[in-house]
Amino acid sequence: MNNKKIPEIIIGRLPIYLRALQHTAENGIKTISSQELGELVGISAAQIRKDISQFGEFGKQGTGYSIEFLINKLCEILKVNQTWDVIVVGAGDLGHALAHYQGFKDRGFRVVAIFDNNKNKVGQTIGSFKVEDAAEMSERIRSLGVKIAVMTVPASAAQEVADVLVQAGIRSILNYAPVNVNVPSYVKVQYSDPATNLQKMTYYL
Amino acid sequence: MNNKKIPEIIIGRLPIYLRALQHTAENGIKTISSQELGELVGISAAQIRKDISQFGEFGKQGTGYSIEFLINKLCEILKVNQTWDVIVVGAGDLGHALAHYQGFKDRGFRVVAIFDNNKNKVGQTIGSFKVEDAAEMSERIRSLGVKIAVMTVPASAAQEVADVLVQAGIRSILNYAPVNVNVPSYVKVQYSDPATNLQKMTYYL
DNA sequence: TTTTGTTTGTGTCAAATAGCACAAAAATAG
DNA sequence: CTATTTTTGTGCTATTTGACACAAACAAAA
Repeated sequence: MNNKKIPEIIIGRLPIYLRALQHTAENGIKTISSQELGELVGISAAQIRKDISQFGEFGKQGTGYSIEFLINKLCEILKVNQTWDVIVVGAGDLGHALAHYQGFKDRGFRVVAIFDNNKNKVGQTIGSFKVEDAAEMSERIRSLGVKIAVMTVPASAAQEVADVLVQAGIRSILNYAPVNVNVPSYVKVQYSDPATNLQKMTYYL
Repeated sequence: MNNKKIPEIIIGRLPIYLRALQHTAENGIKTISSQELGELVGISAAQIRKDISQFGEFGKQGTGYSIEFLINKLCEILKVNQTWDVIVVGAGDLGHALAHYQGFKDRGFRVVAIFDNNKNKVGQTIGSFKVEDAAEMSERIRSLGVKIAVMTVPASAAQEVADVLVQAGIRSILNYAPVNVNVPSYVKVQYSDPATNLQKMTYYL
């Protein structure tokens, strides 16, 4: 096991491995080689071995990796061997969709509240919860102890919302708004603007 | 202007620059320096200059870049100086949300159809269009000449759907399904699984 | 037991990416 | 007109990332 800092690019690949492993595990397979995993995720076997070896010697020569063991290790490393509470900010269509997205379950996340500043939306029922007033968001985040937020707000509101989130103790933001936000270095932001994602591909058309 | 192949990592940053520039242009500002743009997007000025210079000498010493000019150039490079038709596959919550996502407008994209294989959903109205039968998807893609698809289908269906899309002529896929898909090298896939995006951040909590 | 085959973990090298720094160009000020 | 300031484009260098290849470990077969 290596104690030096792990590059972010490696951390970013671990969820991909984890996803493929969990999928494979459902088919009752017990072990997997770096070669096989590589074919599943489109990454070279050597790359996968090196990535995994940053955290320990989890494989066995001649056999490969125990899928169950590796899943446990990856969950532990990524801290998803627990369920994280998540809030959604912005009760538009995308916010609605993410608020009752079934894919968070079993992947370590659970949406606990959704907020909007539009008084017409506040109080509306979305699945099992009601849209809460954004004005009370900060207090709610603190009392719930939430560390993760999903932002589905207009670009014009994103920075202001991000500031409130950070102030309230949020440490990870998944941002669907089409704008960069400025946050302290201890807060992570993942950008997921649909239009930007499409624009990354049109160059190749 | 450099004629050698542009690395994908640079292409991936261009939409970020474009987005910030368009936002800045709305405030009536005419020129911007690499320094200023860098602060907006959180990327070093040198990096931005080098990225942009791959495509030509668009700036002017002492002044910076004409925002309007640079926007036009970036749109041209990214081929978003036109509107691309897009289809959405999977009429779940996420499919719904993306089908009438307003953010595609003015960014080079327009959703023209949404498909699902669930007979109960087929025929339902979503915004201005009806959910179409996935069985007719291939034919519709061909007759519409669509090159870009957004997939919001269950993991179990993703590979099968991707195969149909590729067969029908789709060249870019924005994939929200939590699974890797295998496509020929001439087809681009961008992954945007919400849970995976969150898992990339929990390591740092 | 011995041999053959498989697969990991990692040292070494190669390639890709990013940072630095500065000449040259343009703008501005004196 | 000259000096100063600003800012680009880029050559050079450093760092990061990825590929290769192989000894060592283990499994399986003979």
